[in-house]
Amino acid sequence: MKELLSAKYCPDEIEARWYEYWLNQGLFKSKPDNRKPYTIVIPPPNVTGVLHMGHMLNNTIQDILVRRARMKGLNALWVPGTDHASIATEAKVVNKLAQQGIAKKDLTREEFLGHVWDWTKEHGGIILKQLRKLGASCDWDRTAFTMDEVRSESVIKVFCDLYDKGLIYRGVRMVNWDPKAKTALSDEEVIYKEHNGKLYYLRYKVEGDAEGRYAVVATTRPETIMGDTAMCINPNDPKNQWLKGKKVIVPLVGRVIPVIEDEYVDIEFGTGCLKVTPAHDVNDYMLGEKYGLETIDIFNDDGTLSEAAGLYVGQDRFDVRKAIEKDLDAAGLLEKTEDYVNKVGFSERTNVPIEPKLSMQWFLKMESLAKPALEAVMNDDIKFYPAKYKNTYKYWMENIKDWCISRQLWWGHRIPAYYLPKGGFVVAENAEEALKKAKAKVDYPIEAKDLRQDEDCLDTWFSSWLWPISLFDGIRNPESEELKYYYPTSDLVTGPDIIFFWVARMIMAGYQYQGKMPFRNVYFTGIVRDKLGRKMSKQLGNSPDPLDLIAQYGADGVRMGMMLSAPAGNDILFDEALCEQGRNFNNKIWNAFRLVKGWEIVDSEQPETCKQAVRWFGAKLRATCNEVEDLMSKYRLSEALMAVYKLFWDEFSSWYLEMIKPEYGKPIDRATLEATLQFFDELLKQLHPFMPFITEELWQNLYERKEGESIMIAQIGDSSEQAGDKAILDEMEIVKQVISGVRMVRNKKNIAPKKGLKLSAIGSNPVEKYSAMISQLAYLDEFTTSEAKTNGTQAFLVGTSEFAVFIGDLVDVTAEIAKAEAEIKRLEGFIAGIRKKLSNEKFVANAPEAVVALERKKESDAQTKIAALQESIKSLRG
RNA sequence: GGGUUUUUAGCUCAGCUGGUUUAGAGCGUCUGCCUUACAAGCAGAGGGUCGGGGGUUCGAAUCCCUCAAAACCCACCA
Repeated sequence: MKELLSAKYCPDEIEARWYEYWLNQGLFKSKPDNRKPYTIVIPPPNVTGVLHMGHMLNNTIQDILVRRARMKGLNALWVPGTDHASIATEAKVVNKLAQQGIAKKDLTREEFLGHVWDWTKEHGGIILKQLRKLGASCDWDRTAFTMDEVRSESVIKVFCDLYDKGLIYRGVRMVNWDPKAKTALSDEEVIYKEHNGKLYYLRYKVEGDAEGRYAVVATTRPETIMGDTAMCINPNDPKNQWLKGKKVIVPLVGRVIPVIEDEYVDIEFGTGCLKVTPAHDVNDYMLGEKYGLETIDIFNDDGTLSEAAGLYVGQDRFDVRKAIEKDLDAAGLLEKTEDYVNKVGFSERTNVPIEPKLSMQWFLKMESLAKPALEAVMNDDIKFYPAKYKNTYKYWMENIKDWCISRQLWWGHRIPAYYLPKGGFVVAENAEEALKKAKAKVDYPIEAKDLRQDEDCLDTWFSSWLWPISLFDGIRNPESEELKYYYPTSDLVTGPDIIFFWVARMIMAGYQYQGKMPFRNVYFTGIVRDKLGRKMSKQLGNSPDPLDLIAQYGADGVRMGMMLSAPAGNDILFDEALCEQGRNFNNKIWNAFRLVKGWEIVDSEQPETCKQAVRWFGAKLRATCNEVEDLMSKYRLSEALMAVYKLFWDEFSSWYLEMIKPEYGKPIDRATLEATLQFFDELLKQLHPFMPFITEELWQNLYERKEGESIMIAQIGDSSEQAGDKAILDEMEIVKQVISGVRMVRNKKNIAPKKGLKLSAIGSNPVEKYSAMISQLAYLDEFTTSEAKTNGTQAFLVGTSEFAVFIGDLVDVTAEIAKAEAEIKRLEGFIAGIRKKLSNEKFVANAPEAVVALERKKESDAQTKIAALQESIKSLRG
């Protein structure tokens, strides 16, 4: 035996070394050639983010797909990059500056952006570095950023183009206002959560009512009464008929407002009276428009009360809610309060309650964009895995609303609209162009300094929706060779939570700007949860640090841990035990390698057993490779991994290697060793996409390799079924069962594993030609065929064939008889069931012949077994 | 309030258009083994009647209805 490697696989040094090698050899790089392309664009993580378990899952999947594509002869490209994430990043920097005592409002736009760029350069790309630890095979030379030059220019160009097409407009609308970030948000950025609040019943005095009566209004937001400009009742509400045509007085405020009538009001809710605050509620706004009501905006941008409120000016909206409750109560204007659960919208980014607010924003008309994008998915030009998300997608696309694309932020792509000194604006790609357009538009002299660019930025997703095109510079340069080659991309791997934010919009942009889909398949991953099913979160502290996990189990171990329980679209319940399983598997592979490479070679004739084993494992390998290919084509990655796992561990290690293993210290014949090395080579290739590092390490040491060679670019071979594969696979299953049968007898009777035994096939021996192999693996001294069983044997059945092990007086006659009788009873019940079926004329008449024939075979097999068992009982009683 | 999905061994899941021996896998469990590749291992075993009920059918985990539980998505109910 040659020198031994360590009995355990140690990943750390190996992983770093091979990743370096792959980089140095340029193996992640791709450029267009005459091969078929395979392309993935990364869902760009936040530029200042750090790796979490969701990224691990998502990027492991992408890496598996891209590595396998590479090994199948495709020109595989995985493009990495990061997203500027305007709200999140700006919020982080604002906080950081605040800690240093710097307020954003005291900085100029340029100064502030200087701080954000510094922050971005300092923290940016950490996450991409972390991805390398995972083994991600991205073409790093192509690393892009949504705010780099190419992407920025693309965004502006698209904005101008859509504006010119009349798809972008500016207008005052009710938008979702984030008072912390002080910006508008799109509907998708609002998360509704249950909120335990109160329902306040407020008294609105009826003007001029002789009896001094009140109209009572139920509201969850008493602090908005300063903005009330009407009260609304349902004209069909019998209990409020008396209010028709009246005016009421807003409590505390004293403003007189009309009572209007609209069927929108729910008669059953509260008192049937609704306060109308057009500036601060979407529905009230709708009523306001309909009845021409005044709008009073009582809030400042930060959620404090404005001068317009008249009362509580400068106080925060939630403080005011408490204060006004007290004051109303003191004034006798609060009838009662009730506990009440309602849904409140929260900002996705800052997690503060959003405030519906009227403001001037930019919008993109979506209807025409949505049409081709909806069709593409519904007719499966673009396939979703799992397909259930087609429904979700369809519903959203059919009810799509215009997209609010402006954000009151500085960090992002500044809206290329330039306001003219005397009103109006022009939209242009840059200031120069803007000036030209402005000069053409107005009849007064105008200079560059007279133009004022819009202060706002574009929604981050307005850059990400172009990602599959802009990565290949296809917006600025639609004829780009790169674009033509790599676009449409192949697979997109992302979470279902951003199906509207991102996936749907990329599809729309794809058809708008390329007339083609951006990707052919979308694989939706699940959410990574802990093993109790809870979402991983910082608050709960239940999210492991991915880099710690890698340090502990190795990248390959963690990748496998993630993949073992990650069917597409299902949430994955992450358990470190799975990483442990992954690590153990690495170790198994490692040790199999140690065994195989430890043998000395001799040029002797190949033993029959080895010939048979090689023949069989070749067939098994081909069959499993085909199975894996099938599973991969259906994106059933965890099942594909499991198939290879079992192939390596059970079939290759536990069966094949035991079959060919020479006695301790003895050499192996050349033919067998060479076949085994080739099997190992193929196994490593099948495993490589899942576990890139260990497979490279072992592949490099399996044979002499030249500098520059790598398993990464080794090609997965042909695994077409060969003549006779099926037969030998079937035969070997019987062989295995015979061996297991003998081992079971040993176990039951406490016979040492290597104590020689005598086995005899009763009647005939279906596996006679494998006698040597069976004898070797079952440690038999003798394997014969005999007419009938003799005393002192323990029998077992494989199919309908019976085998008997000689164990002398170890036989427990009573127990054996009882066992045989129980089995006979079971079989009799089984036969009874079959006979019932077979005697049913309708069954025989209707069921396909094959099914009927099968039932007959079951019946006769069971009878054969019963006969054998009865024979056994007889001989036991002897 | 709508919509989608899920409910199969202790756990996590397969089981596609109903019919290859009264259901499979991995992990865990139990038993026996430190057998010179691997105790992060080897050999073997036990374990569910397919959420409940009803129906269709010669035949259902698989189709239909219903009830129950859970998850997610969408929606302006103050």
